[in-house]
Amino acid sequence: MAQGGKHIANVTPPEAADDPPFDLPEAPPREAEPSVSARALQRTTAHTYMDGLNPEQRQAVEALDGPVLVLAGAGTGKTRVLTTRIAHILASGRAYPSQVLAVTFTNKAAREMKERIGDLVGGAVEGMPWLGTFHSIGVKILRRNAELVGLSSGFTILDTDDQIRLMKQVIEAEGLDKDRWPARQLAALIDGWKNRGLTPDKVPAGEAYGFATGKGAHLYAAYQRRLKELNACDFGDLLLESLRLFLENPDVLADYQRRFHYILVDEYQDTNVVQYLWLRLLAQGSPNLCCVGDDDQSIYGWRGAEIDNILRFEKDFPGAKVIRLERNYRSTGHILAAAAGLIAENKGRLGKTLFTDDQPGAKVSVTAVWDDEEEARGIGGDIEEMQQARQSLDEIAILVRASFQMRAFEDRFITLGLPYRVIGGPRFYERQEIKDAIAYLEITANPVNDLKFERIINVPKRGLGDTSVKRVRELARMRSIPMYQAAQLIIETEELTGRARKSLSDLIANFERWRSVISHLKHTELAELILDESGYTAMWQADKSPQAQSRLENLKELVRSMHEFESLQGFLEHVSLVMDTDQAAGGDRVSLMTLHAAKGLEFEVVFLPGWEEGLFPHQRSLDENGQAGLEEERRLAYVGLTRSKRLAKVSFAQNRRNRGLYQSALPSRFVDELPEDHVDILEAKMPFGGAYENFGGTFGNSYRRSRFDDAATPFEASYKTPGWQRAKARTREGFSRDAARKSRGPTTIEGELVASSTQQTSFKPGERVLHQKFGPGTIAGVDGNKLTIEFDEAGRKRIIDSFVERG
DNA sequence: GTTCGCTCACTTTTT
DNA sequence: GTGAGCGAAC
Repeated sequence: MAQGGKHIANVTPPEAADDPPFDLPEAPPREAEPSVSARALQRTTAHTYMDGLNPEQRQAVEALDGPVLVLAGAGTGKTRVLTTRIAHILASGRAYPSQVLAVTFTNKAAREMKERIGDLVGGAVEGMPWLGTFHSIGVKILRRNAELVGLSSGFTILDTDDQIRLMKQVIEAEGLDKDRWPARQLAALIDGWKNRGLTPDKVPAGEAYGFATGKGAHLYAAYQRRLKELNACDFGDLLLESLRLFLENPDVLADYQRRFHYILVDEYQDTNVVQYLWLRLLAQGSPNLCCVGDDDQSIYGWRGAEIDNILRFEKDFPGAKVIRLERNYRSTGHILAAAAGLIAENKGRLGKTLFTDDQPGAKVSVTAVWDDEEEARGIGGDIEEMQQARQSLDEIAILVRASFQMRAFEDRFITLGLPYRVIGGPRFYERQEIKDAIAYLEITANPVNDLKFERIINVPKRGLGDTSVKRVRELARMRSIPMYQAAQLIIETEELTGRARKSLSDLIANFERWRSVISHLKHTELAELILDESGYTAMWQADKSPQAQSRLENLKELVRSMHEFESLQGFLEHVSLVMDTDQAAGGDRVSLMTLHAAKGLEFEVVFLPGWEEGLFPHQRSLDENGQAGLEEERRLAYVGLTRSKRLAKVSFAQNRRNRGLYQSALPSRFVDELPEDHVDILEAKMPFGGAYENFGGTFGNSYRRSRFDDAATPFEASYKTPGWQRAKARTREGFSRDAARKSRGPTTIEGELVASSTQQTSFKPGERVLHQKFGPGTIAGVDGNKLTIEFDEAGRKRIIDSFVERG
């Protein structure tokens, strides 16, 4: 990526001239060094890489010509197929490594693929320059052709923080009230537009109303202008701008089309509109497009993923071959059957039936508990028993719908002294101290990054407040120079007061000194020097808050992680895109994470707590996306169940403390959708025996009373007892039909309500409406059949049109 | 320029 | 109930 700039004039990549003859299987590598393809060829004779594939997998590997959709169910060997297919392409001499485009969503997936191809082909895969995430490939293409989209090849990539800081400035520059129109919201809006491939001029008028009374699109345009001035891109631009590059420069597009003979896409069900358009353009060059995915595991609709992309594949790519991988190598029979029964309730799916030759194993267990605390106690107890039975904790996971659920478990595990790890939380490079440290390093290496400079200009506090910063910024904009340079000028003048002037000139002097030693100091030593001399380390040492210690640890870890890189430059280039560190390490521990974070992982034992209406499926998902939202939630449940190899344990609480408030809850409809033949109803354990008797009467609420009154003790409820039978009946008829219609609107009614951006509503911005739960409000924006409504009481919400009436 | 206290929101999250 | 973020007071 670093040398990208040198390629600007030379759009044609050198390797393109060396395209191997397409139909000669044994196209010889021309280079002297043993290339990946050469090593792959050596392996061909041994045929090791195809060993052990089942017939469908083999078919997916060998179907090299034309469009192919591999529908790979959970645990059916998806990654194996992808990597083997690449190995096969290389080994059969069909293409050079540089002619294969392979895209993933996460760095982790890309890394894994590289490793596994390396294993198959026998060596590291330096020769696969186009295997990476959508974003990293977008950057690569953009850097080579930056001038064509108004950037220069050294453009910086903004992270979310920078993005928001910049948007705040844009909002203020437009003379808008930054409190009434929060930058976060604008960022989300613009992100959404970018995901859908919309440049500022293409934003539909109705949606632009949603922000700052119609100024949404205008702000978007202003923001894009500022980005160009700063020679910067946000994440969305990496794709949208490379799409624009292709559309506006047919010669560049044609060049890449010629280059990529084979295109492979992982997790196709997660692609958004831009990614789809981008792929479709590239695939026009070579029809050898292979998309691997599972429509049943599409759980990222809320961040722009279009499940339609995968559902439409055969229409988009006529003559496409569809291969289903249905043999599951992960879970035992009952778990698989329970998951299959659940997902069968979804309408919008291509349809697959997973099967296994494994044992039926244990049924999925369902447990009703009193509240979230008891749930945590129960699961904690179960885990301790398993631990005594020598079950490795690494193979146990608790998968929750929302992160606030984690708290109860963490509290409990801490009391029990049970080792656990939280996966997914704020990632290493997202932490404040890490971002600050990186900003220091960045400014030292590259003083033109204004947003990074603003980030640390007054961190630690050195008396440079808003007014001083504003002066510097204004001078920078007036002269069209970076703020760092403006700061250098301003300290020579009387612009700033004595104190501010002194500390700014000290800061600049520091940076100058650090920069002067870049070349003769090891980059890790330089980092330590900077963190010390800037007073940054001292700032946290002086901090007496409980997190300060771990922040210092993180800083040490940062320096440690820099050892892997050659130079400061090399390190900085990686952090802008490759923002993850391994979280898995650290001894035998129970894993705690959200269902979303669990996708792609597997565990022997999986606990699935919190299966309650309103939490899972989440109320907001239902409100905002209707039937489509419900189906996505159901897929999430399916993902949860299919993570489990041997034991899946579902539970739901009858009461949950949500936001300080103790509220009664009904079992999730998903509980009842699990096929009974594959489910075991367990009784909750009663660690405090008699104490529980009280709950029935004293603390009972109307729901609970009516459901469990008749049972001798509340927790003997099982499918067999009358109490449970009635509860179930109530859940099905009483709640799902009537109550649902009354209290939540018609979400659950079969299949009519689908959120869609194509379906237009008759509502217009400015109209007054009435919602059953949120009361009266005014429509602020329209997006298909989704309305953004400013409720008089409840604030701003996004709601499907059929949930409100004119009022 | 810093600190205190109030208000607000609170599903999921990668790059 | 809790934490973050912002405005007003020091």
